[in-house]
Amino acid sequence: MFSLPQLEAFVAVAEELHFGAAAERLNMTQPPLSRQIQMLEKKLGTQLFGRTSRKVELTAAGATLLPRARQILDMCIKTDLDVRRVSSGEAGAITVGYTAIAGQSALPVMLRRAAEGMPGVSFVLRELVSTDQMDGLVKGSVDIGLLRPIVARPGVVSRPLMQDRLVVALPEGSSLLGNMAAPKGEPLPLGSLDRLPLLMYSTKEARYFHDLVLRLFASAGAHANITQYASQVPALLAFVQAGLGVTLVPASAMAFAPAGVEFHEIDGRHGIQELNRVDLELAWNEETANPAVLRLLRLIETF
Amino acid sequence: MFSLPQLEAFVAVAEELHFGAAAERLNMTQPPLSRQIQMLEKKLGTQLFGRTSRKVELTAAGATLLPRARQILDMCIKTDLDVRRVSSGEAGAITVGYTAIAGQSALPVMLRRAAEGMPGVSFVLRELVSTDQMDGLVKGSVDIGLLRPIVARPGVVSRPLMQDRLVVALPEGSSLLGNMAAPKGEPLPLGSLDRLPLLMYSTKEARYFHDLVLRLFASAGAHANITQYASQVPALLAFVQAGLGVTLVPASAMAFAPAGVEFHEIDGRHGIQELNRVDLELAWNEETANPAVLRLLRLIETF
DNA sequence: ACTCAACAATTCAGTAAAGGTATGAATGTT
DNA sequence: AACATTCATACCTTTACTGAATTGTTGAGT
Repeated sequence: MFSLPQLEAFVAVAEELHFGAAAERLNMTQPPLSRQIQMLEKKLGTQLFGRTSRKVELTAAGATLLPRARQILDMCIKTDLDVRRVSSGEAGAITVGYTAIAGQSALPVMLRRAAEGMPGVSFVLRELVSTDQMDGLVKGSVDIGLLRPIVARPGVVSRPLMQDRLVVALPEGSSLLGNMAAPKGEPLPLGSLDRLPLLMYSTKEARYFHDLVLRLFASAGAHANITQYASQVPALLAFVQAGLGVTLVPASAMAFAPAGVEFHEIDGRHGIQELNRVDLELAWNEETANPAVLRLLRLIETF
Repeated sequence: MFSLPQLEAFVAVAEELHFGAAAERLNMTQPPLSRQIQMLEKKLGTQLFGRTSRKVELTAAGATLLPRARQILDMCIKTDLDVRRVSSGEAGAITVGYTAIAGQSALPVMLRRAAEGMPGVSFVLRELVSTDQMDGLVKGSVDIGLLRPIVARPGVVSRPLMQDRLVVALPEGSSLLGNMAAPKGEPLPLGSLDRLPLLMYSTKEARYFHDLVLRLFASAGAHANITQYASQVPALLAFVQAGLGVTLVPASAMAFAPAGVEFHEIDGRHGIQELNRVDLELAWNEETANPAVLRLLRLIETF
């Protein structure tokens, strides 16, 4: 196969149609340039120039090679630049894992600011539960995770990003609460949910919420009568909408609740207020080699 | 700038993710391969692989480089093949110069056979009068000429391709001939055209026809009463159609005559038959370096 | 905790390739 | 006919690549 310096030499001679002038342009002397062209011709098995001691002209094969040689050289230069830009973090791609709820709250904010502060960097979005994000962060298939504070795997570090609280979700106008019903929008003590059919987070994919709900119920002295498990907030809200029971969801999930669900703050007395705290964390692999990720982390520090 | 062997080395390592295996695939030993990758990384100013003694993985910069490196290498291979194909005449382009009349007779035949016999070769068509074709053949801007037997310039050689004859073109139903009129389609002695308004080929661009017409008139003892000059047959026929006079055109031009023009063979007695001969030649530059042209010439020899 | 196996990096010597200088050969020009 | 121009060749020096042997490091197994 020919070499890139040979292609450069060829293009220079083809444009100048003069070995001496081409050699000068290439910052070399004429004899080695002649030899390079001869080598190239030998490798391609054909004459590229018709040359006498008075005139140099392209052959048909040379005319075929010229535009292609230019294209190859251009692509090499562009590739060089692209790799440098990616390695400096100026360009690149970041895969973001996020929970369904973060997709409605923290993610859009982060993307908006990143689009301003780091143009040229593109984002690949993957909605994943926290544990799957953690796996992805270890394997490298996820660069940045927006997830719940679950136990971190080795090499993955995180920092708090947002706090939220749980609110009660009820079927609208339901009689589930009986005489303990509260006017729409009023805070509700968790005791009102005692023994009511509770739509619960699954222990595996949504252990963080599962444990938090149980802690809140225990703290309020209420019994959790779990009738159904689901791992995603939208699925739980769909059950509520169907009148199958009540559940607790992050306040930010109210924004995408279906019709037919009403929400109540949780009455914060008796120490419930301190327990009712949902954290969202930003997590990344400590050893990430993606410069765009490092740049994004620095950018996030500023807000 | 990086080199092609470095890109090959990079692609091999990126695909194998193992220096030893990649080295084997490249038919080399592992140490120089490691050095090639190091050189490439140095030239690009960034790590392309994250490597420990147990594991090799692509960095973001490496992942950016991989598809581009493949593309560059593919393009090099394709370029190599294309140049070889052009140099063998298997592919390529041939610029054909042709006169307006040849464009209706010899050219379509030649193109049809060439398309069968030399697929992969494309043709660039340029309608030119014979003298311009001759210039083009010398300069190299025309590879093959379909032209009249004019005086050849040095380096240009030719061979007869087709013979034709001149026929008389008259305005249909004209009274120009007076009592010498012949029934449509009947041969006409040139004497009938004595002193009639004659639409003539220009001396410069169509000297061959100009001289031939004058020879025919002289041989028939008729006086050529030239009233108009033109260099192209279609222009002369338009004048005839307008009733401005008579002219002589190659018989093959009858195929694209406008309505309102009638044709008569020239009466061949008194030695006119031998003079009335229009040659079309195939001409090319003896030193052409275009392999496709050489192949076409060989192909033409066969029919 | 120690040894072993795997694997990339380093060292060193030999060789192939690229560049430079001087010169030759061919072809128009004065 | 002498000269200028220009590409090709010969020869030498420097650079860069290659392979063999070796080292260093890191998981895995006992």
